[in-house]
Amino acid sequence: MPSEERRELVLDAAMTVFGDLGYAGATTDMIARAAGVSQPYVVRMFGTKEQLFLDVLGRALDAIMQAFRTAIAGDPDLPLQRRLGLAYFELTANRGILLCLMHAFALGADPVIGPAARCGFMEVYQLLREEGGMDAPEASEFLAGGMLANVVLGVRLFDDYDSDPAVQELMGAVFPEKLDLIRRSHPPLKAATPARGGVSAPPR
Amino acid sequence: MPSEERRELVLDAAMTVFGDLGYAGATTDMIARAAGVSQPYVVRMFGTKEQLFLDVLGRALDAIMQAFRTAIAGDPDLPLQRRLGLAYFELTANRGILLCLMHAFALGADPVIGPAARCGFMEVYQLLREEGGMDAPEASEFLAGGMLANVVLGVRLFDDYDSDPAVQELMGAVFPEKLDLIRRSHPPLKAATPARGGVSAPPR
DNA sequence: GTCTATACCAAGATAGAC
DNA sequence: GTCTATCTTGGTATAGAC
Repeated sequence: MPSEERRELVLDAAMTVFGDLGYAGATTDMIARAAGVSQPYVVRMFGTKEQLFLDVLGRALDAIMQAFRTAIAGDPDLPLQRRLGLAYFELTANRGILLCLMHAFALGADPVIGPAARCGFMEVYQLLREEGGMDAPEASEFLAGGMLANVVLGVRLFDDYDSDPAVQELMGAVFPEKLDLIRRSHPPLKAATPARGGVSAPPR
Repeated sequence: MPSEERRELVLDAAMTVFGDLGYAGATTDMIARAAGVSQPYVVRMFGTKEQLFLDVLGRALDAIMQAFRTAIAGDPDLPLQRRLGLAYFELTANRGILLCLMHAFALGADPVIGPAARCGFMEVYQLLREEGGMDAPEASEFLAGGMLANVVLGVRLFDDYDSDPAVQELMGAVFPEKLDLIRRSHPPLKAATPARGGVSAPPR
């Protein structure tokens, strides 16, 4: 089987694992396992874990930009905000895309990931402004909705969907008319979530 | 000096370091250094790094909830959205608060941090809904703006403020009338950010 | 192109002195 | 209450065989 395909497989696996655990939390070994290859092979392919993350970030950004461009060129009978919203929603089917972006966006202080994340974030903004023809308030409002969607995804709110009416209400506001779809692609990991704990006591 | 004070010092340091590097990226040694104590002492105080992060998360949530409650009870001549927006903006002065929340919100898959993050997120939503008297669309719109502000903070957009007019425009939309203030409290780390790199080549 | 074996280092946690 | 020293694990990266 072609090695180019292998590479794509590893990138897919990396996107999922990085998405769930973050850059530092993920290990090259988990990624290798998820892709069905050996750990040294994944670092062989990408040089370093950091470079692998940068490649994953680039791929996530490409996915968003392409989805938005397609939406902008799409059916002119729908308003642009609506078309872009739908395109964003579809990205949601692969939560790795959005979650890796969120992790990158939270790492602005990193000397190498930070600049890449800033640059990618602004690329998306510019796309909305220039190719999408939005003005600044429109673009930032659209981005804001997207960031909230990312957080809802990242925090795994669906895990509490059944047990908490407030979650149902909020998710209904964030993903209007799309609830059934999004729940199908993100099955809960475990049962209900307990209360957040109080302050820890020193041991002994 | 009282050990309770020491504990606060360590929590402050942890909030900053976790905010910049994330849960997994931060080390207890960095936190200890930042607080001016020894590494074993910080794990002694909190039991585990994980528990320390949970405590920091709880403290960040408390800060937000208290700020919102104060805003809700504040000057009734200003509209509620405005009061809450100002309160949120003031939280920005300590970026650790918001950044730790973002990191936690991106770790929903974690078996112990995930539930705490979900619970905290919903607490904030419920506060807006019940004590703030917002309806679901209002609350989610407000949250969306907050999440975008978090991302702008996390990705360190101010670092490129001088060199990129688009950054100025976007930040003007996200923090209206507050730009000078926010730039003062978040001085750039380094120079300009280069383009994001292409695909990495295998070595050798 | 892909693996096994392994070197090497960093980080969380423990023991125990003061 | 706080430190120094250290144990132990686990994770990235390299060497080198197939």
